[in-house]
Amino acid sequence: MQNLSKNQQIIFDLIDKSPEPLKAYSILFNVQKRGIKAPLQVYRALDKLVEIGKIHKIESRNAFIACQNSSCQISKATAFSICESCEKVTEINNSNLSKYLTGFKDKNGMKYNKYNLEFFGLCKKCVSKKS
Amino acid sequence: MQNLSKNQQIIFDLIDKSPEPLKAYSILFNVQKRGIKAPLQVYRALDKLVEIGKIHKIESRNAFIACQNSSCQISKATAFSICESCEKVTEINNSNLSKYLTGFKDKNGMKYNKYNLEFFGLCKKCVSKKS
DNA sequence: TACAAAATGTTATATTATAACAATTTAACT
DNA sequence: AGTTAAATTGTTATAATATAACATTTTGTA
Ligand SMILES: [Zn+2]
Ligand SMILES: [Zn+2]
Ligand SMILES: [Zn+2]
Ligand SMILES: [Zn+2]
Repeated sequence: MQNLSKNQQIIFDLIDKSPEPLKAYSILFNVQKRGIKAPLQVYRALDKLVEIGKIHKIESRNAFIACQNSSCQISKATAFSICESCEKVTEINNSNLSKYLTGFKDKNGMKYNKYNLEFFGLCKKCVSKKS
Repeated sequence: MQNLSKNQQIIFDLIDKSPEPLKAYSILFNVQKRGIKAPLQVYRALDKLVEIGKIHKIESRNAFIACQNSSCQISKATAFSICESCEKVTEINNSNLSKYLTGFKDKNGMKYNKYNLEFFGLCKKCVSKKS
């Protein structure tokens, strides 16, 4: 478990304390006062943080959240729930699900080493608002 | 089952006959000879085609493929296998998987009405190349 | 200290996607 | 056929997301 570099730490801290997924340019804006001035500095840190599993990219939103699953140090099996109304994103930590998907074999014989799953719906809060 | 408009048909035909996912600007380039000149014309057709389930967006690639599953008219339960070497993408049609995921309930009580799953690995061809 | 790997800094540019507004076509209803 | 609303199209401009290329600095390690 390596330590984070300066830029990586700054950007991880920001994402980790955010209650919602952050987009790259929103991150850039927020860390400019800390000396990170260019998009590439942000993207490089994001790439590394994703690679080591400290954050995940929510592909459908082009946004990043801190890993909420302590055992998920390498991002090879990720699942999220996304509220289509308030955009709240939660990482799903369900061993039944991860076992099922990790063991899944398609009929084409391809063996998978990674997956990403995104569920969409309405969170409890938003469901009750609409009823 | 509505008919497609002119632009929608042109763009669907292109995607449908492509052996690989197509990106929006690659589509634009390819349909310019047919009178579609602006990105927005492409994106609007793509949006509609996704909405009615004729094509799917591969989120991790920002690319689009025709639905390979005749029963998948509304894109609410999609799963794909993606080769990380040759980038071949296949839509997975597995009733066991779709049943499992459609019925999946998280402990937070959120009920999902849609999901997208992307598996990554090496296709048979690419596995044998490397061995 | 010397070396290699990783990280940083910087400018420019590529790629993906939407805003805003006007005009035209299509479909449904008198 | 005439009226109307919805969907689609056309067009220009711009926003948002992401990478290329190159030089320099820092870090870990022999
Ligand atoms: Zn995680
Ligand atoms: Zn919500
Ligand atoms: Zn499909
Ligand atoms: Zn392959």
